Amino acid sequence: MAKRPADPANAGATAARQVPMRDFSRSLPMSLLRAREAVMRQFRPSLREHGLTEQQWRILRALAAIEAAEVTELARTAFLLGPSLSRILRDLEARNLIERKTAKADLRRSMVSISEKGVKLMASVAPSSEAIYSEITRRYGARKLAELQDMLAELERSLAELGASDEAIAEE
Amino acid sequence: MAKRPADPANAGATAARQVPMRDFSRSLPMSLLRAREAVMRQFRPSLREHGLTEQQWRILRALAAIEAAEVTELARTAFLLGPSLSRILRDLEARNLIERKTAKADLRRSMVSISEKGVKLMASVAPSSEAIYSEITRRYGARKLAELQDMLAELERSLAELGASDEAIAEE
DNA sequence: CGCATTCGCTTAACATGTTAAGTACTTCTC
DNA sequence: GAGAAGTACTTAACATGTTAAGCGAATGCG
Repeated sequence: MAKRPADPANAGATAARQVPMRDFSRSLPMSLLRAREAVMRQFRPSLREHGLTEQQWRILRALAAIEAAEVTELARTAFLLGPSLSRILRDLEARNLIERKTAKADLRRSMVSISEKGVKLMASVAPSSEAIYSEITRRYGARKLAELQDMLAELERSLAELGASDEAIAEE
Repeated sequence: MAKRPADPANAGATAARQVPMRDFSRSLPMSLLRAREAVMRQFRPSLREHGLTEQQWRILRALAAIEAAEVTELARTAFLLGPSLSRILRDLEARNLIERKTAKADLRRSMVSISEKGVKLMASVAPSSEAIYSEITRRYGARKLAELQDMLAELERSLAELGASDEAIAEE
């Protein structure tokens, strides 16, 4: 047990029982985390069977949809940070699932595209992946799912302009 | 089941444009990931200023609310896997933010509690954290936020019974 | 042209996510 | 009451998240 300071105004452990900060399990980040985990738990086994991690799968999907892209663009699409993407691309390239070639106009940029082998791998994973998604949709309800996505999108929008660093350093 | 089996010869990057899987950015895992990131982006700077990571903060909050807990219980509450928690507790203990003592009844178990110093640290972080949460609530709308949480909770429930294990029987 | 600055990407370093294996202790069973 | 089986936690190993620094290639400007 923590011996606690007799200062209730501090919202320390003492106050925690009586005036808990928002119930921990109801905090928005936790709700989102748990929901996402519940969803991903469905997909991971299938991906794993095909030797793919969640992030690798995201990258392949993104590439299949846009044909070819620069690394930065791909990072934005697959929602990965540069360093993570850099590592994963190295591995995917070693496995011949993607191809890279530097742009002629700008030697800093490299264009990434999915390979023949990558396409085949995707084709082998997609059915199971779609089936899982369908089952999720069926259980939760298609309409409700769409509504949820809308609400999540609006949440993003609501927070978009709130500075990414501490306090708005308005950058225009 | 495959709604539309992809023809490898035809499902290359080119075909992907005509028959994309669900628009990537609208997939549920991506929506949840982006929404959560949008939220956490607000909190991270403040936590970082106090030398805490998101997970460490989760643990402290959980401990403050329940006084003392076994490691396994704490893992469930803070939604962390055992190995992650084990490492973090080691670090938090080294920083004297938590205390550990093995239970007398069962020497395998150890009871974890927040320390005096941990309580003070929480007290110094909480105001800013609450302020951020309030701002998020204000922007998004309290009612809408509650509704979102409910929908997320139901999503969890919907998927709860879907096996976390098998699902991959297609192997023979 | 010369050169500081910016840009695109990678590497580095550390913390966590994830799965598997290990360790120490408990309980069950005969 | 000794071994088998289970439990609580930790370690290990690898992949990713996250921030900072590095590097080569453009770009801006004198």
